Amino acid sequence: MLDMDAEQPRELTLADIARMAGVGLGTASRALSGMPNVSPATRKKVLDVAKKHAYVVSPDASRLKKGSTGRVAVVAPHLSRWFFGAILEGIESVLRESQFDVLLYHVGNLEDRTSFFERLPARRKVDAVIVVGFPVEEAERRSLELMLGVQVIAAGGQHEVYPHVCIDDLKAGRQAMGHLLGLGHERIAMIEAIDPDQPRQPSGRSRAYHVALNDSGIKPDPALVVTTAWGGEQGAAAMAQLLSVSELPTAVYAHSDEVAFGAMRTIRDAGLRIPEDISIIGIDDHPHASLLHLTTIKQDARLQGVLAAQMLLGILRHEEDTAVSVTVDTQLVIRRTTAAPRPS
Amino acid sequence: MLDMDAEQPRELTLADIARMAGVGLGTASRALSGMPNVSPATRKKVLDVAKKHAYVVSPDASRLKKGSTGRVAVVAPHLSRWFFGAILEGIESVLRESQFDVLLYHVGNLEDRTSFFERLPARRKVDAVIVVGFPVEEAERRSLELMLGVQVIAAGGQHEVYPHVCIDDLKAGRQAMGHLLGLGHERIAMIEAIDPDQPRQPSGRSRAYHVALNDSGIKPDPALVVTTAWGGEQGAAAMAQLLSVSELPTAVYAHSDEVAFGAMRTIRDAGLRIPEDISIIGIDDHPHASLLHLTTIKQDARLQGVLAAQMLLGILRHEEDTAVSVTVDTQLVIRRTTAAPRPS
DNA sequence: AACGGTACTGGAATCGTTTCCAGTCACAAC
DNA sequence: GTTGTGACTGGAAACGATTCCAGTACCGTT
Repeated sequence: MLDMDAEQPRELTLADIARMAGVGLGTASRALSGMPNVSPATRKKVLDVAKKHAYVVSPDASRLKKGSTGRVAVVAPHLSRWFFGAILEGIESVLRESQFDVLLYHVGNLEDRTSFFERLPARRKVDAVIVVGFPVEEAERRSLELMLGVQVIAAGGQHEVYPHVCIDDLKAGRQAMGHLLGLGHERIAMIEAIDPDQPRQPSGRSRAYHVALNDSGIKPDPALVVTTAWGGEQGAAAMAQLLSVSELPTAVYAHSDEVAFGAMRTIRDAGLRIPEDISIIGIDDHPHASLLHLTTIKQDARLQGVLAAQMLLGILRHEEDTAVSVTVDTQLVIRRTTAAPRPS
Repeated sequence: MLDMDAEQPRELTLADIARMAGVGLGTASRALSGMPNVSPATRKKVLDVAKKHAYVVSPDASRLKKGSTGRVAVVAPHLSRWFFGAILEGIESVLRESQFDVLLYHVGNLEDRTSFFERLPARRKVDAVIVVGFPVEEAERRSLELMLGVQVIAAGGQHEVYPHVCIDDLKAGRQAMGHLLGLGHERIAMIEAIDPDQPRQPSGRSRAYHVALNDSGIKPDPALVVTTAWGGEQGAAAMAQLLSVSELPTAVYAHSDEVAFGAMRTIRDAGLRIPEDISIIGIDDHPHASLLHLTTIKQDARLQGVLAAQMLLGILRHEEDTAVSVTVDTQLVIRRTTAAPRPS
């Protein structure tokens, strides 16, 4: 009886390499992993054989024995939005350079999120978890503790418990409000963005609004604050609501550029001009902000990812001098959507 | 001598569970992995103990024995751009549901890309590779073959060799051109986008331009075609070049919405109106397109990711009826940036 | 020539699973 | 009371690496 199945080519094992190089298993392992106590000649022999057959060690076997996984889980609530993508790019680039693999977990809605923390799909698969852009709740923290020996850090979101890299939201908001107030605006609206799938947190960007108004002795008008989900269309709808108040605002402070983009459409569709009739400012410096001449508070998302990953490496390597709380600066970028209010 | 180190809590092993449940190793394994031939009572006992101690099997050990990794590598040239992020979301959601882990590899520039294909960091770590949004060259294909038994598929980019999910670029381009031609435009410019880090491929979106003009009996003017990198600022610069030709185009066909956004800024900054002086159309239906009232050809990026992942699952499960070439439809979305040319 | 030391080397034991194989047990059939 | 059957079970042998331990060979000393 002929066997019909062609012999499936098999990945080589360390034993194969050792045999072909005419050395023992231990020696082959040491030669390949760069340990001392291998004579140069032997090492070369092993490396040559390995290279010739394009051999690489089986990471799973290696990790089973060694204990550490060489992987990091990155958990993010959005992937298609600039801020998250940029952070992810930053994280990935430094981890890849250090030979870590990135396991991606998207927790878009509440259901995803609950399931992630309940089932912990990354359990026993990673050395660390980087949480991108959302606060981890108390119950979720306890759940994460089941992942023994796993470091947790946060990127792009303030966090009291875990090491983190973020911007100072309060400061960014004050920069924005300061700019508007400095131009002479007094009737300033805020489009407050929240994540509807997440527990309501008092955000620094919102606090900045109230603090700034208060510092300027301006009495806040509740009708000028509308709350909506992040996103352009949401911003547009929120702006429509703002345009329905009896006395229009002369300026709008939006929690993010994308929200501001939407608001800009509504303003212009209503026949009003920017900045002559209404000024508007965002936060982010999204790549499209410059295309729309939007004045904004710039934050470097990629950098936050890079710094977070570097922080993580420092922690994993037990480097004593690793900072565990890094704040990335933000800058006011003045373009053409803000100007002094018209003299009334 | 007291030992100073606190006993580090250890992950439980299957042996621990088996002992605590009072069963043998094999039985515990069978009970946990849902195999038959375990009495209901025994199974319950094991599962209860496992749940009580929050035990999960070590994936690395399990995979070492079983052979399959349960992981898929996703390779993408950009993460912070909408199209790639959306595809990634789609891929991740279906893979996660099927208990696959996603290993993310970002190959931003040529150097990253070369290094990825030379060093194959995903080697022996995944069951499949999904290439997102770029064509794989011949040499790279050969390199991928070193990953024995690994399925390769492509998402969001046409591909002759691997199973793939994509839109029909030629058709999308013709839809765009058809719209402009139908409005009566004859002097149509094209902003052709390419990836400077990648080998020049004749793109369907470009071919559509020439074919459409030819079909309409319009003689193409080489001065009306400019080539640039993808991106808003690049689109803006390209448009500036187009505005410098002696006889202005009455319409612009941009290879993508982001490029169109940039072009729109340039047009308006030059004091021209859209669509009265110049019409413009893009491709993508980027979330911001509606905010800018941009007429465009809509493609569903997330869907492409979903379909690609489903295709991959079908292939991995050896389902006979798995399609290996899926084309996702595109639709013309008319907004306010296109209109008939002014009567001259 | 015996000895100690250095510099390598080979192989066994191990990591935590899965899977296979040889039982064990209860029960029905003869 | 055997015997056969089927349902379950326990434990050994993998999987492919790393690491430890016990050698071996060779060198320079005495």
